[in-house]
Amino acid sequence: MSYSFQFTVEARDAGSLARAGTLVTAHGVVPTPIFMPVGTRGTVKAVAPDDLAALGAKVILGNTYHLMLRPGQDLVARLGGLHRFMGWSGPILTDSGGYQVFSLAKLRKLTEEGVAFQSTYDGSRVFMTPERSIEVQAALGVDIMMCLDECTGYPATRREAETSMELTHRWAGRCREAWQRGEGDRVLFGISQGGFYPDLRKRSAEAIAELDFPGQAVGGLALGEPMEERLAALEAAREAVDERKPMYLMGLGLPEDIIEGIRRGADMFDCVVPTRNGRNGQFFTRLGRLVIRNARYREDPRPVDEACGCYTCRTFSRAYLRHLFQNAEPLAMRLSAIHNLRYYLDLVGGAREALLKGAFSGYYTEFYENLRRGREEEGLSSSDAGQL
RNA sequence: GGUGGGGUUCCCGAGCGGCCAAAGGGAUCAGACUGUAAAUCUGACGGCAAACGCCUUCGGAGGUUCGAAUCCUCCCCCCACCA
Repeated sequence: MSYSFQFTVEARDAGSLARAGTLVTAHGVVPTPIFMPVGTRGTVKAVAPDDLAALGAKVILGNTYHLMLRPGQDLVARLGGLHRFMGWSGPILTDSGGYQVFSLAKLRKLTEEGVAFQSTYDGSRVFMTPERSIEVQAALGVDIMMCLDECTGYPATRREAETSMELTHRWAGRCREAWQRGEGDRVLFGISQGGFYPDLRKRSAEAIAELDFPGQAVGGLALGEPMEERLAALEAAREAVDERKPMYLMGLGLPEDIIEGIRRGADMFDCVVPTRNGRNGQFFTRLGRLVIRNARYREDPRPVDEACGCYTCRTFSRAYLRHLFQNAEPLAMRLSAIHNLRYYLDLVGGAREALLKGAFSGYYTEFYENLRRGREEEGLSSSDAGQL
């Protein structure tokens, strides 16, 4: 293989599938488990690349659908590729546009050949195929490309889930073909689906494993299903995933999803929650979620999280942050993104450290113990649905 | 002093005899958000009640009317222009 990509497992938890490892990409080394901030349009909303670096972010996401439409992959390529264009020199992973097949369901038509989207920017018709997605991702010059897939949705009948899954498999094969015709350092990850039928989940992961991608993702989770079904689907998929390869749990999630994902062997995570919910005034802490606009923080001089070392917590009070949100000040978005991303990065970083020390089960227990304390003593919101 | 226009629920502001506890916006309060069409969206917003509903409210006091935020009289206050 001509690319520099490689994945090494360094430590495993004795009591679960959790593991710590290292991912080597053309643009840098990534310790796992890792959380990847989402930068859909070539920017992680409200933060600059130096903020991300300071937070300890190692890989970030971009989005094929959005960047293809604006500003267009050719323009990005002419300006030196996505890394240079957006000023981020670390690894970049792009979602294929597969999530938009789901989230923009009302604005697209699906066929065997591909997806006809009605552009969310100007309404024009654009056609996305598996080959096209790979071509665009390659032109962007990213480190990790994703196959075009279809998220099944919830609920879905078994028949729907199976039909959708099989389309995703055929598209994975086409993406793989398109990728192999290319060159360079970029790698392609396959994505398994299967809805919320554990046997389909397993079959899908097997089918994707068969195609022998450098990494494997589990997609189509957190689509409205209850936690038990989510975890059952993940466990079923995990059974068939090649464990020598990095496993990417797409789109997850809340802190509870991440800790449960790690426990079930996932190495990579991404989610818009820390940035989006942050922009909407929700701060994540070890003790749970804090809605900064709530009247109870009006004169609260404490930082969001006393134990957090981020710039926001080192510098500002809850009262000040509430004031910024009450007035829709732009700084509110940056400060919340900084805090929430730091929380997520610390969460996975802490898990990694614990794994390297053989202390993951304690870390896991403490995670829920903290949330329980936060609920009972501080009245913060959280969920313990995942603790089994 | 004269003429004209106004005073509506926290604020702005519609309503101009019954369908009005009173449009709409803001503020406030609460909630949602999972590979980002999201600095977005939803709900509450006079009081009591689970609910039927009851009570208090449209500057003040009287009055007309089956019925008044809406009509009449007087009073108080604000704005504009003219003296």
